[in-house]
Amino acid sequence: MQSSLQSFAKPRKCNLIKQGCRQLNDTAKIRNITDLARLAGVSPATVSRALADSHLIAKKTRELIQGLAREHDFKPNVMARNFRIKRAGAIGVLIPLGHETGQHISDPFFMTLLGQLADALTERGHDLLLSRVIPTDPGWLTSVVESGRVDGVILIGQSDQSAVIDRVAVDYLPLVAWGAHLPGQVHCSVGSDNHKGGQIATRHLIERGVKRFAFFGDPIAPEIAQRLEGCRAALAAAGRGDALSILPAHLTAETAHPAISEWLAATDNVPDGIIAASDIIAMSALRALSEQGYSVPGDVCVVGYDDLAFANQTVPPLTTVKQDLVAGGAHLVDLLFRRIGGEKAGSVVLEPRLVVRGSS
Amino acid sequence: MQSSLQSFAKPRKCNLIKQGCRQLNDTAKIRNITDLARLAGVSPATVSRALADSHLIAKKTRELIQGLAREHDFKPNVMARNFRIKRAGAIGVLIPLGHETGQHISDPFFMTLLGQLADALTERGHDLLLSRVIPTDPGWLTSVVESGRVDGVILIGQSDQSAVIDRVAVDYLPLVAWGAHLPGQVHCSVGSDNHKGGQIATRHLIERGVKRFAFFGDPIAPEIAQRLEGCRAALAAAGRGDALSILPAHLTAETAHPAISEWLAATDNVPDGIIAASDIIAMSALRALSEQGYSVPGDVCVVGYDDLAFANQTVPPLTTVKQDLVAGGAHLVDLLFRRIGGEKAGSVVLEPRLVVRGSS
DNA sequence: ATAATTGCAACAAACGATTGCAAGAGAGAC
DNA sequence: GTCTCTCTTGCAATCGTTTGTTGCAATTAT
Repeated sequence: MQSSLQSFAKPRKCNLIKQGCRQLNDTAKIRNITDLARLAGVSPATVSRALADSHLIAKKTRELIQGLAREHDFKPNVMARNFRIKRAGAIGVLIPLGHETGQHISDPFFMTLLGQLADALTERGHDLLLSRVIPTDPGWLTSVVESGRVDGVILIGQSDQSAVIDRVAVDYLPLVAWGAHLPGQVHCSVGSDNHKGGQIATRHLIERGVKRFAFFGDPIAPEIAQRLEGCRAALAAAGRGDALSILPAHLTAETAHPAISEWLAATDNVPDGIIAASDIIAMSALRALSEQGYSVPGDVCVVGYDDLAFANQTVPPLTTVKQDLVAGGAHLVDLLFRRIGGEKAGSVVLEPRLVVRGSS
Repeated sequence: MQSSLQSFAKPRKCNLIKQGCRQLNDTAKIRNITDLARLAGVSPATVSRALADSHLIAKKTRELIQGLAREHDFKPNVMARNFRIKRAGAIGVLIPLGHETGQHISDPFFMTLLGQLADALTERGHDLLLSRVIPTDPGWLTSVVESGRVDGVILIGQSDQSAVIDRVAVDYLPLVAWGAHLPGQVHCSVGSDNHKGGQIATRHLIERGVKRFAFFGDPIAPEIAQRLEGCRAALAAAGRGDALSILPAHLTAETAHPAISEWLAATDNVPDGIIAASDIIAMSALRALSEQGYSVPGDVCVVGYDDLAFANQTVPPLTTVKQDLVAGGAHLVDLLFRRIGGEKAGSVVLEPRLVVRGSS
């Protein structure tokens, strides 16, 4: 019936419209490009090109087809397109923190960065495929990379997996990580200068007249280790290298407070200045100190790290080292797409900035 | 060349292994099931079935092929599979909050729920496609639903879009939302009993001897409106219907504190009991009160809503109405998959629970 | 020995788009 | 009136799987 209609039609253009209204009933749902082609009286190839706004197709025809598509609100099947084109249309965002390390994903830090990434990726026409991964499984990274479901991967934090990441990064370009930049690392990373961050936090406390320093945070994560190093460097420079004690526990929102309380109670020479490896830890410290009768900043000064949204909502508001997550997110996405494009773009180190508030 | 090799081969089985070692060089990368089929000396169809562990294939053959696949660590192309099968293998998780409403996505509430969802979905073999959506664009929901990139949609919060959601839900089954259950609503939702939550928070304050009540939160969101209603109901039941004032602002982590400070300063009869629509708001209230010289709970009692991880980290720790997000996330995913299966599963209302801490 | 049954594997047709190539129409030049 | 040359469009192959149908051995029943 289709062919009979076309057989008597005079060639092209002039009959497009006539056919358009006649073919089947207009109420029939347009499910694919072929249906639309039939409706418009052209070939599927033409529809494909017309919807892509290709100059190979006459403007008149293009507009006719686009109009028809709009009218029937038809959108070409994304999966088929991606399959043919060999692109996934999505970027994997991995948070390498397992169940057993606590509810770490609820950390507002991740959410803040995630929001930025969601926006930046959408802007580039990509979806965000979120995965929590448990780094204990050795194939956690390759399984995502080789799944073919993503065009690239953004890691939020390297955890203690820098070696694994490097191994993958050797022959998988579109991979960037938030976190520390380690000397000799293969993979591309974006993060603040943790060493410097630790330094400026410590120098600030030195200026405030602090005598006994404490660092709260687990140096197994490279960024934390670097902050601790910066802290040590600042103390050494001030000739106070011996004045630092460390609480090297892995501190999450849930575990930080009891750990800190206990530590404070067990320590006979309580510090008068605390450098926390994150705002979450700092916040717990504020509370533990208040509970044990210390005043902040009277008895103890506290400096956090991150400058999350809640940092100026604590009592007292938290002095902290700000990481610019907005810029960070933008850089991550920018680098990733440059690498998807084949460019071997390098790491970015952001400048940390001290934000002085009431806790010091 | 392939056919010439096969032409002299004696039928089946006996020659599988011989061929396997001969065909091409073993180092050649296996890119698809056809490559693997050639290597194993069988047809692509057999490989497909073997990898799916179909009983149509002899156990021997299956094991041979699976072994070969493992050896060359070959995994069938997910995109092609999904395309053929007509499933996306991903669930869209939408957070209907725009840029202009502030950095709301950084709300720890979302992250907590998101973590649960990520786990539950992964467990069911699906990915999580995260999207922030700006509800001002009228097609925000249909565009995702009809994109074909997701098998279902989970909305985190209905915002003020209940009508839009209902319209889509009429003929799109696999859609569930976190939030309020409104009378007569079409779409399927999971949320706590907000009315009851508001009630128990208020009753608690009444028991604490509060005389002048205030509610902080914007009732434009249905769940907040229900909490406010519950609050009113409790007051009316106690014969104190006139004792409530309201700060109906849309309060985010950033905007809450200034708004509350201003309100407190401008109110001549400051309340001695505050019901906050979220923990975030409650936290800001704690700080604003402390700054203006009120003691909590001495002068003013504060009750929050959600019981997020940080609620017991505030100073003083926050009394709040707990929403069980772990159960909530599990329900969302469970309902969604039942609906994907065609079942017309209904809404779930969770029981809220008062957690009494230091702020009241 | 022949016929009926079962068990395995191959063939080929989808799924819905994109794209290189070829071919037809119309314009302009000779 | 024929020959180019450009501008549009159609044809058909292709991406990598899955799956209904068919066909060939091997097994069992007659």
